Amino acid sequence: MGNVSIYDTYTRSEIELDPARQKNITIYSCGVTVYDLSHIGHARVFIIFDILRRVLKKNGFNVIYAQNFTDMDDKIINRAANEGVDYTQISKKYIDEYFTDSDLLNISRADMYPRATDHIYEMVKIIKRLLETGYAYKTSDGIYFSVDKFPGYGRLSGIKKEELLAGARIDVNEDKKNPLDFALWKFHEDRPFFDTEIGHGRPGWHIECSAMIWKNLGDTITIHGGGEDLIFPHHENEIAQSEAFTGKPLSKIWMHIGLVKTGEEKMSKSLRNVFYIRDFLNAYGPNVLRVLMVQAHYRSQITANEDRILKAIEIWKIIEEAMFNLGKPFSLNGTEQSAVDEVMKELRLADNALGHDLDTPESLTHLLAAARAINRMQASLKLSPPVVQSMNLFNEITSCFGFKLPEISRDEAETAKRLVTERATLRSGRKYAEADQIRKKLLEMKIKLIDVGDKTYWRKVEVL
RNA sequence: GCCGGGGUGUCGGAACGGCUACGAGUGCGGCUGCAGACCGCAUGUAUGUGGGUUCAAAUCCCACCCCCGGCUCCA
Repeated sequence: MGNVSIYDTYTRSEIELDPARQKNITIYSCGVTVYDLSHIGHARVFIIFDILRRVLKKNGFNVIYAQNFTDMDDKIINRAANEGVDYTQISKKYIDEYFTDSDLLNISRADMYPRATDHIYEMVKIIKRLLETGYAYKTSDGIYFSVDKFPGYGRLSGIKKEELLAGARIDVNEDKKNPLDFALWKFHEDRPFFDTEIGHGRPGWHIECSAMIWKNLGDTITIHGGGEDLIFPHHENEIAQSEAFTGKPLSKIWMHIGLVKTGEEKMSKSLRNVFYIRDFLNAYGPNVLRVLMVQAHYRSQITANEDRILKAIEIWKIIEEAMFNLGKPFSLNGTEQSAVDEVMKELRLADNALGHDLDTPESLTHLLAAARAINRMQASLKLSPPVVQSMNLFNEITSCFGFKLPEISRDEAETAKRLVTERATLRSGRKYAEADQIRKKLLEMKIKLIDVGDKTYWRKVEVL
C-alpha cells in the first residue's frame, strides 16, 4: 500500500497518485496496428504497462486498463490487397498473433481491448460536434481539425506551431487552412468504407483513440501512454480533438516509453533491424526479455544487442535460482535471522523504488541483492519453510516485475523423474560416466540438476 | 532549424552535491566422484571538452563537441 508517482510528459513533472484520495485508476495505452507481428519495441510498452498495473494494484488501487487495436488502416488494407483477402482477415490474424505473444510474455490481460471499427458511431458523433462548434471543417477529400482553433495545440510536445512548420516535412494540401490541420475523416468511395452521416469514408488516424477512450473510459482518464514516438503528432492531436469535444482534460498523466534500438538506430522495417517478439522468445525467453527491459528506466532509450541480452541472461539466472529456492527449500529447519533481515531490507527498498516513477533499475538492484542473499541462505541450508514464508515480499515483487518460472510439461516431468532416479542408482553404484550421460541428456531438455548431499533436485530453466 | 534524451571503468549500466551501485569479464579458493548450480575472497588510472560555484561536483551553472530519438506511418 502506498503512493505511486508517475512522470507526466505534459507538465514535465512527477504526479503523485494516492490510493486514499483516488482509488480508481483508468489507463489507456495505444496498442498496435494489426498488420504484422509485434516486435520487442512493442513488447517494452506492453511490459511496462503490465508492471505499472501490477504495481498500482499492489499499492491498493483499482485499475481499469484498456489497450486498443487499430484494425483498419492503410497498411492493413494494402496487405490484404497484396494477399488477395479481405482486410478483416489480416486484422483478425494479427490480433490472434498479438494474444499469442502477450500470453507468452506473461502479460496480464487488459480489462478491455477496444477496436477501431467497433467505434465508428462514436467517431462520427465526435466529428459532427466538432463541425458544429467550428473546430473542424470540410474539404473536398475529408474533414479536418483546425489547430488554430485550439489554443493549447503543441503543449504536450513542447513545440510551437510556427516552429513545426519550419521543420516542414508536412504534406502539402492546399485545401487545408493550416498545414498542421489533420484529418478526422477521409472520404472514400473505394472499399472498404463506412456509410455514415458525415459521408462515405474511413476515419483519420487519431480519432479512433479519442472515440474509444470517450466511450469506454469517459471524458478524463488517469493515465494515457504509449511509445515516445507517439507524442507528436498522435497524442497531440488526440488532446486537441478530445478536449475540443468534451471541454475537459483528456488525461491526468501522459506516460511515454522510450524507444528500443537493435543497433545504433531505431528499429524500422526499412533498415531491416526489426526484432520480433516471437524470435526473441524462441532464442531466449520471456523473463530474459523482461530483465532486458527493466534494467533501464522506462523513459530512456535502450539497445537490445547481443551483449546486453547476454547480461540480462546472467541476471535472470540469479533471480530464477532464488525463485526456485523459495518455492522448494532444501532444508527443513534452517534459520538465520540476520540473513532474513538483510533480505527484507533489500526487498523494502525494491518495493519502494517501484512506486517512484516505476524505477525498475533501482528496484532490480535491490531485488538482485535479495535474491543473492536468498541463494546464499540456500547454499548454507538456512532456508526452511517458515523462513521462506517470512520472506513472501520477494514473491510479491517478482510478481510485480511479471517474472514467472518456466513451466515444465507433464511428459518432461515424468522423464526427468525417471532419469533422475536412474542416475541416483548409477551414482550409488559409482557408475559416474553413465550418470553423467543422463545429466547431459536432461540438460538438452533445459532441465538442470542440483546435487545436495545424496539428494538431487531438478528444475526447468529458461536459458542454459 | 526547433523539441526531447544522452555521453561514466575492459564491457553493459546505476547513482544526480560528500559515503565511488549492480552485473559481466578476469584470478584464486570452497562445495562436488567430476561437473553444473551455488557460495567466499580478490581485481576497476571511470565520469565528452573547457571554464565557474562550493570546504566538497558524474552530480549545480555557463560555453563547446559528439551520439540517439521526434518534427512523415511508426510502440
